[in-house]
Amino acid sequence: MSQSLKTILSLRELILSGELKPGERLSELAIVDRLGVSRTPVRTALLRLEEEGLLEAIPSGGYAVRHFSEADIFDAIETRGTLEGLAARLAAERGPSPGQIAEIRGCLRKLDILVQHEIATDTFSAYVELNERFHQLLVGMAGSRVVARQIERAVALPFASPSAFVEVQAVLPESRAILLVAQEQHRSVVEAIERREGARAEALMREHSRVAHRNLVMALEHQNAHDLVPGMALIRQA
Amino acid sequence: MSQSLKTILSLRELILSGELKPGERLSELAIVDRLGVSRTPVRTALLRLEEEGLLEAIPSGGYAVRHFSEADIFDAIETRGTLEGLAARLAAERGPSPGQIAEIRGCLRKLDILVQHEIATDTFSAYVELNERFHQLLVGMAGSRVVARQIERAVALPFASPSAFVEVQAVLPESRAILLVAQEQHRSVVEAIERREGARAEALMREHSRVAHRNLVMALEHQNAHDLVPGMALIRQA
DNA sequence: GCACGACTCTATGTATACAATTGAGCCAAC
DNA sequence: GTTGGCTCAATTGTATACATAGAGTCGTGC
Repeated sequence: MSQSLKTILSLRELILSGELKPGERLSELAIVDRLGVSRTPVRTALLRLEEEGLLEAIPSGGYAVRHFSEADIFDAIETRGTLEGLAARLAAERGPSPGQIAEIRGCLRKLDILVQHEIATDTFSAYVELNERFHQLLVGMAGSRVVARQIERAVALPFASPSAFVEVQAVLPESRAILLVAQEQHRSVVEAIERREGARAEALMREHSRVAHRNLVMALEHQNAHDLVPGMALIRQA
Repeated sequence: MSQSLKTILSLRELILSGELKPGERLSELAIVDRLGVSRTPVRTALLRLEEEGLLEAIPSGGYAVRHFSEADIFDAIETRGTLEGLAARLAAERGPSPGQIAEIRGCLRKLDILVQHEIATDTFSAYVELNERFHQLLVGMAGSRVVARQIERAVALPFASPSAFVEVQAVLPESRAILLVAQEQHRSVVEAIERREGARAEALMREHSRVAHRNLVMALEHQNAHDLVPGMALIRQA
């Protein structure tokens, strides 16, 4: 592994874990001392993490850990939903290949099996993985590099990812109901795409992202769910 | 001006002008020789231009000039329209401040005056400027850092900008009609936002972006319009 | 004659020395 | 007492030397 990649991963971990606090300025030399790499890969990592949205550039030079409000998270989820809605509509309008349809149907079936049973802690990671895969396949079905790239950027923020708040559900009583609703939306959007119903596919993906809105609100209410949200350390209460 | 910024601007110019051809690999040392800066700012510039979408990383290291198909441009415009639609909807739902409304109305009025008369070559730059300003104000009215940032990235591609194809209109007979339609859309979207009509505002901004679609098609048909499109050198015919 | 391997050369990845700018702290003058 | 400016330190911006990996070519062996 390259030193740059190592630095990116280490810094990201430090930021998301809250060890580096929002607003805190990052000195290149301090990182050099901490991680044992030279300034060059550190600079590369800082550039990348700023692009990713975890850091913000200070006008006079250097970077600080970015902080987010509850509204920012809401908007990030809404943005992802909007772009995934665009992807779903394009997929419906353009008509994906039989191979792509078979693939996403297979993914849907595996999710069905998982959701049928009560989901335990150990099967949750399997759910997260399949859920991510579903969203990736859907984006792929739009058949557009440009759209895919834009969505990649939108989900780079840890709490904007399709699976960001899934783990929160594990500790909530409404867990099972939410999963069933989400899975129904998965099924419906695939159906809409197959039938070339663009508007329906778009509306469904938008609404689907709002499951995350709801989970966010619940996570903020339940103190014991806080730790389960990735990047919760970056959230500053208004 | 910093060496990094100088390098970014120079490289961008070289790419957009077509001096560096799509698919061409960029050697750091070659750029050093060409621009007279050291490798460090060159590396910074390459990272930034990759983020911007003008370059793509080569798996084995280094960067190459990215090339785009007509479909890529279409998708980039559609993506911008979708995100600007989101911004317009949020602006309508949240209700912008009186100051923001006054500002965008002022912008609208200036555009009205400009559009009333036949637009000559020298007033075109004023139109482009006001048009950019209108779009920026609209994004600002959504009141979301996250959405604004995402839109910034979407319009970074030269042909995705709201003003990308405006200059094309200068050489087209339909020019005036298109400008009048675009201005009507500007007016309507502001009205919709003021009335808190979110769905209407969103639909209008989406449709507004499709003016660029039309201009793209016309630009591709008319050979003499080619040079007026920024980044046309990056387009590879399928 | 073809294919495989080794070697060389060139490219990027990394480390570090040096330059320049910003920001803070202190002193002095009004 | 406050404000202005100056100096010094610390941090980022820049240049460059060195390490390393990859690609291309030449030679040899089958």
